[in-house]
Amino acid sequence: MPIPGLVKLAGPYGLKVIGSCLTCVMREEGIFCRLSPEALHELNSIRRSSFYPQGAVLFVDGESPRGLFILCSGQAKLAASSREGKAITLRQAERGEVLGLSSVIAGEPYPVMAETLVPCEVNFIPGPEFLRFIRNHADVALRVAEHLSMELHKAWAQAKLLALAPNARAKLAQLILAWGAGQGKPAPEGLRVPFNMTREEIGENIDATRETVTRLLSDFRRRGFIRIKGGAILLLRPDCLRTLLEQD
Amino acid sequence: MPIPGLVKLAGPYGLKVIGSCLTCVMREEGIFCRLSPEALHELNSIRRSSFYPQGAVLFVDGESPRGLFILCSGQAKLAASSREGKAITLRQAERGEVLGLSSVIAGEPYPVMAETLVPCEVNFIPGPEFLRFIRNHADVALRVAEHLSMELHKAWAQAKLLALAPNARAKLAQLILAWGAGQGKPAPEGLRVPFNMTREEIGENIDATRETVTRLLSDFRRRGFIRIKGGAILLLRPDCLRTLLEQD
DNA sequence: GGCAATGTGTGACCGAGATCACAGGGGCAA
DNA sequence: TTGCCCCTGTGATCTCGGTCACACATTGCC
Repeated sequence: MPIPGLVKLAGPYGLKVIGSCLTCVMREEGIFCRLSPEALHELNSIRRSSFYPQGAVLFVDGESPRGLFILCSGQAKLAASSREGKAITLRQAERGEVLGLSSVIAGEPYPVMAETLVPCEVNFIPGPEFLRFIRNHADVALRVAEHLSMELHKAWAQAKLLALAPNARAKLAQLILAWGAGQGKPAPEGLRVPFNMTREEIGENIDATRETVTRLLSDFRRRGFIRIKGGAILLLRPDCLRTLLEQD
Repeated sequence: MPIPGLVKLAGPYGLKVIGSCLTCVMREEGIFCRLSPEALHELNSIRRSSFYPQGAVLFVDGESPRGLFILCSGQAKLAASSREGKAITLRQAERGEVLGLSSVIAGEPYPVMAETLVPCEVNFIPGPEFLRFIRNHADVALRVAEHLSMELHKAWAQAKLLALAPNARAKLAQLILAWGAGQGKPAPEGLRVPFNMTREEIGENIDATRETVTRLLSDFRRRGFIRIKGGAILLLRPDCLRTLLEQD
């Protein structure tokens, strides 16, 4: 039986539990984390913490907006799919980001679906309570606007990636370079990026099939631009990848 | 010589001048129009009205965010282009919408460029003044969040249109249906939609070339789905267009 | 009038990438 | 071990739509 008030250290799926917004280590990074003490207290009181395994669906396309989801730890993707089964991922969300925010604000159905990519700790906030919260705290509304601006810019970046790139090779190069810029760590031979997506998932990011992703990655490897070794991808020649972005 | 305080009725480019937020006929529709009287007064004092001809560029991709532009009348497009000259329009903005808002909020360069499609009356608000304004008026921040949510949903819809449609035919059908839903007026034979884009501009909306747009429109016309007569397009069989969305 | 600029229609060709088919190969549980 | 499932690699083929080329219409301007 859990002792009330005591924060457990090991949660489901082997996650380290964060538990409270007040003691969260993420407080520097997350958009909703840097708030005034009162706002943070109120936020902490209306949030409901839960844990999801990999592959859990937080909400689906077309569902009316129950509320929003704060990704305290883990990763998730926002995706859409056509009726014929073609799927595309519109954005990857990292910890600290908020999912479903725009739908709650606009009062419209979620336009995309959200799915966890790894085990995640998620805080759920019901829509009506969040709207009440935001109306009471002017600083929160501005934070919300900032987060939505970031989301909008990422959405446009994705649309530009999809439509403006001359071919699939450029799209894949750009994706890999973005990984490098985002989470790459310097290594003796180049940038090292953790890498655990399947070719199919990569394809859903750049609107290409599994087979072409396979062929292009082999091509990059053959040309010495990258090296792939279980769980990580090594960017040996980011400069060469960059030249692929524009040339046909 | 203009008489001070007297609102002119005919402006440049044959536009009817709106002139003041307080007397604007748009006050029902625009996001920034339904505000408290004090907020509206302050907004009216920091805005600067100007008029642009067709094809004027309000800001370009990569420019640091001087401020935001309220589209009082007219239409504009948000577009991006690659260095090789390929262009794509990401969104059409109608009167009442705000351009550049997300960049001012986020303090990041405009990620797209904005260009007027017809002569427009535009209110410019410098970024710093707008940020001061928004911090003083909690209700405005919420409006901003609502507008950004709308923009985000439209951006995702555009990305889905581009990536999920099985072919160019489906993309064009979807675009035409969207026109019909947005600004179509019932006519004896079907929905009548004003239509003054070139095939090339249509192509930039659906990521296709001028030639394929020509071929597809001819195809739709031959099959009796639409009729095109100078300045308007008549949707004769929207149901048939809808069947094209999914089938290959 | 001529003439340039711009938008449109159409055919011929071709190439990137989707699709289909099949062969490994690694992890995992029974 | 066997079997199953999922991921991966690779060849053969097909097809949509891009590219090129050219004819024609319309408009506006000198």
